[in-house]
Order: sequence, then C-alpha cells, then structure tokens
Amino acid sequence: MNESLHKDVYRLLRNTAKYLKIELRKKIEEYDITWQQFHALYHIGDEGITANELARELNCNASNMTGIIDRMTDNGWVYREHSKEDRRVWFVKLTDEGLNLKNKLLPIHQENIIQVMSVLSEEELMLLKDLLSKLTDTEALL
Amino acid sequence: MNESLHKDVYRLLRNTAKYLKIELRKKIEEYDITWQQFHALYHIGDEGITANELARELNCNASNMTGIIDRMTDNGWVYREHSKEDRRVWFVKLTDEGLNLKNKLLPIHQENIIQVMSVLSEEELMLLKDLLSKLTDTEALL
DNA sequence: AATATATAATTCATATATGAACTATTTATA
DNA sequence: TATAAATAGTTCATATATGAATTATATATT
Repeated sequence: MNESLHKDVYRLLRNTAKYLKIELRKKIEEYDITWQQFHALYHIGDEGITANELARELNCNASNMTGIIDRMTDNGWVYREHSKEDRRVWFVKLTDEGLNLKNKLLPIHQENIIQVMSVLSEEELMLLKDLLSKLTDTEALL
Repeated sequence: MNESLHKDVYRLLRNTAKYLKIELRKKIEEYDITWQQFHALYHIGDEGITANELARELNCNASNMTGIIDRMTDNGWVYREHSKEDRRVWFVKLTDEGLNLKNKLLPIHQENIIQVMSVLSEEELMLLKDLLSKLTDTEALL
C-alpha cells in the first residue's frame, strides 16, 4: 500500500479539526469569553459538576481546570461549593449571569456547528462518523 | 435532517484528532523533545526557513514561533542566521545535533502515523480523505 | 529624497496545557 | 484502630497559544 496515504490522511484530519475549531472559536470569542471557558460553561448543569469531571469532559487535565474555573469565577459566571459528603470535593455551579450567558451562547454555537458541517450530506456524515469511530476504537489509543 | 448528527460528527472529529495527537505525541516526547519543537525540526530543511514560514507550516502565529525557536536554540538544535538580501529576515537552520535528531525521529514518527492509521483500509483512507477535504474546501473556512 | 505604508520578527499580557509535587481527605487493609 | 494507599483539588515550573503593540527594515508614492 502507498504509505504516504496514511500520512496525508492523518495530516488532513489534524488540519480539518484545527480549522473547524478556529472557525467556531472565532465566532464564540466575539462574545468576550474564551473557547475553553465557553466549553466549561457548556458542561455545567444545574446540579453543578466537580472539577475532575469537568476536566474529563474538556479532555484537559485537572491542574489546568483550576485556572479556568478561577478565571470564570473572577468573571462572575461560576462559584465553588463544598460537597457535604466528601470534603475533598468542590462543585462548580453557575451564577445567574453564567446561566444567562450559557443560554445565550449555546444555540448560537450549535447553529455554527450545523453550518460548518452542512457541507456534507447525511449519508456522508454517517460515513465519516463510522470511519472516525474506527480510528478511536483501536486498542492502541486506550 | 437529524441535526444532532452534525454535532456528533463534529465532536467525534475533534476527539479523534485529539486522541491521535496525544498518542503520537507521547511517543515523540519519550525522546526529550516537545511536540511543537519536533514539528519545527520536521520543517527545517538544509536551506533553513524563516520564522514566518515555519509558523505557517505549524499553523501557529509568528509571536509564538519566537519562543519555540529560542528554546530550540537553547537546546542546541538550531541557530539563527541573518538574511543578506533582507535585514528583517532571519533564517532558522539546523545544527549538526539538530539534523541528527531530526534524522532519528522522522522515520519513527512516520512509522507511528502509519501504525495508528492502519486501522483503516486503503479504500477507507481514500474515502476519509475525500470527506475531510470537503469540510476544508468550504469558502467559510478561508 | 521625504514620507507613508507594509513586512519580519520580537516583546508583552493573558490564557491554556502538561506533569510533578503537595495538601487535605477518604477508603482500604493489616 | 493505626497505617498505608487512593483520591480531589491545588500549586509550581515550563511550554504553548493568541492578539496587540513595538522595532527595524524594506517598498511604494509623491
């Protein structure tokens, strides 16, 4: 098999993901929130979420999460609340302002995603989904 | 059309790219070089390359490049050489040590890429390539 | 030639990433 | 129950990212 095909597709995959991110990110950051802070907002539900869970959702590590939550706290969008069952655990919860911002930005972001992905037909999207799933389902990645 | 399909595929695309990167990165960083510094090494040919061109190759911005080149210089892998035609321009060139490291790591990285991508058949790779190309070929992204 | 404009690279301020070490708790186990 | 091992979150050091402002130089225009 032509082995440069592997490299070409890998490069294209990385670049595509990166360009889509840049495109979507630009649109979100127009609303004076960083990309990662927006994603954190996205994953904080009414019950709150722990820093560790949030880090897992964002695919980032816990130490990184601390700073992001700190800055969001400074911005008035979230606050920390100690867990009663486990004194080690903090729940991150939305302030009213944070909830408002989330409710405002979420539909915008969803619409942006649909827009950039709409280049592909439904058949193509399902096909792409299958191919990508194969790549992440490998033992080597887990 | 089911609109959550767009979001699912977008998320999968981002996650796949991220996991592949993490996997490949881990293997490279075993050799005591950072991921970005390795990619810089990758793109510096015998004639050298300017900081701006290098930044474009790495999809990062020029201000970022300065620090990466600085650290690579500290590590003894590259040096800067003033252009004779244009005093604003610096060429980044490989030292012998940098060239040795590049020659050592390049085939390892290529092999790693082939390994993770080999989950897909040649037909699947070509299909994936087509689908991804459609996503980056949109006007919206340029 | 004098001035305005553009360009290459850097510096600065801020926000992520990453992994190692550390603190406070909790859970497991001898 | 005393102690070891595990866990949640933080701090620290270092390396990227990003965009705005700055410096030095080159090019275009009058």
